[in-house]
Amino acid sequence: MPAAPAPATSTGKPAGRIRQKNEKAIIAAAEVEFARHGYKGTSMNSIAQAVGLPKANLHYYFSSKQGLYVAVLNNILGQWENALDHMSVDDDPAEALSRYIRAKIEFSRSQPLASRIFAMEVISGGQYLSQDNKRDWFRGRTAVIQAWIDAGRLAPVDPAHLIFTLWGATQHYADFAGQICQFTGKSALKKADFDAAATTLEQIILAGLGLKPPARG
Amino acid sequence: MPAAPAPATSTGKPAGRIRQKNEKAIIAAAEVEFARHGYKGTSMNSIAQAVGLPKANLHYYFSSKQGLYVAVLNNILGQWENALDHMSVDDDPAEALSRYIRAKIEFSRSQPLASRIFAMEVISGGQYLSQDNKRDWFRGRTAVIQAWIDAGRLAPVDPAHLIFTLWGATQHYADFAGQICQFTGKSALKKADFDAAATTLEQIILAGLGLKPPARG
DNA sequence: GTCTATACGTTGATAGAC
DNA sequence: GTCTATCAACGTATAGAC
Repeated sequence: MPAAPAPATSTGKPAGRIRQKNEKAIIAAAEVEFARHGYKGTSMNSIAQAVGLPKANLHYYFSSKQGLYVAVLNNILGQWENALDHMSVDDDPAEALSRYIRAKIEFSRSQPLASRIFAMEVISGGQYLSQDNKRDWFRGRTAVIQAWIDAGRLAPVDPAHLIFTLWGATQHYADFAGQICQFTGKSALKKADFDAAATTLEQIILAGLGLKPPARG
Repeated sequence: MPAAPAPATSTGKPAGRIRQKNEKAIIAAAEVEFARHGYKGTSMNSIAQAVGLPKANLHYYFSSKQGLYVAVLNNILGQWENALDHMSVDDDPAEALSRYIRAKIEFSRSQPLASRIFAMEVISGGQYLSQDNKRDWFRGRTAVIQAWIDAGRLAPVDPAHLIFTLWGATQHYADFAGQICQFTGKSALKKADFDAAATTLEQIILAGLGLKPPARG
């Protein structure tokens, strides 16, 4: 009886210990470089130097620069799905929206590189993002909000634009952190700054939708 | 008595009719290319082809690729200052904020390329943006909002984060237009979509700040 | 699996005739 | 002012010894 096949990696090749470790290290280094210089602006050479390997090794683990970039993008999307989006019709609107805002701001704080790569990719046309079932996912979100409105639990607003408002406002703290620092004179945004952002945004959005803020522990 | 010197151009050279016309055409073509492919991803060759000139001519009018890029950025910033930011303490808060939201959304609609170039530049570190007196400008904006709050004309929120919320939410409709289209299944955002966005955002923000929407003609 | 050397294309920029 | 021809540098990717 043959052994079960090893789990496939992003390159489709079987995953030994060494391969797994090196792929992870390369993706991590690539994420930093892509976030700072964009896809075109990043060279395989700079990634190789950052991870401490000859650049030929990168081509051994990832067939091409584009393949490595797509692996980085998929890695980001995986983190996204784990961290967000657990709103359901049965939830209390105020509490669910508050949780969403805080989770998204926390993501901007803890994973700013991921947010920036994703932003640049979308701005550049998103040709490397698989669109899969994104539309269904979006329809599900708007349906939840619309159900709240229909039940009189939320002021009547356009659900799609509410989502885009939340998205844009929270994403801003990752993508434009540099500009925010310049404007406010800070050298870097700290946890307290993100907490203040979440609190202000929660305050405005909830009041704007006719909701009272949930009790918090 | 000597004639008045010709107005200086972005290259610092005197401006003849031909030069003025060609520089304008080159900047316009460069804006399209930079918005789609980023700074590094854009080649002088592609800009030259788009504007219908040999690429050597681009180097005749702009000393370098970087010089052309900075000229494009400055051109964008000029448009920005003309279109926005006329809030004053004497204004009615609801009306001033409503005007700001609609002007910013309208800018996302009419000048999406400018918004995208600016966004990518900020995400990439903003090394080509002169920071000038940006901090003073920002302090002025927050001061106006704080004055409204102190006078009891606005719910007490953090002025800085209110500005960032407005910024992020409105900018989103330019930078992430592609993603919005994918999610909503539209092929392109039309004026009605931007109007709906502005209306929803105005509704949420004003209610969120304890304001009633101003009468509109 | 690892690494050196190298092939080959593209890029930004310039020289110099017109 | 305009344009063709060209250069040097850097990019991705691969060949092949270890």
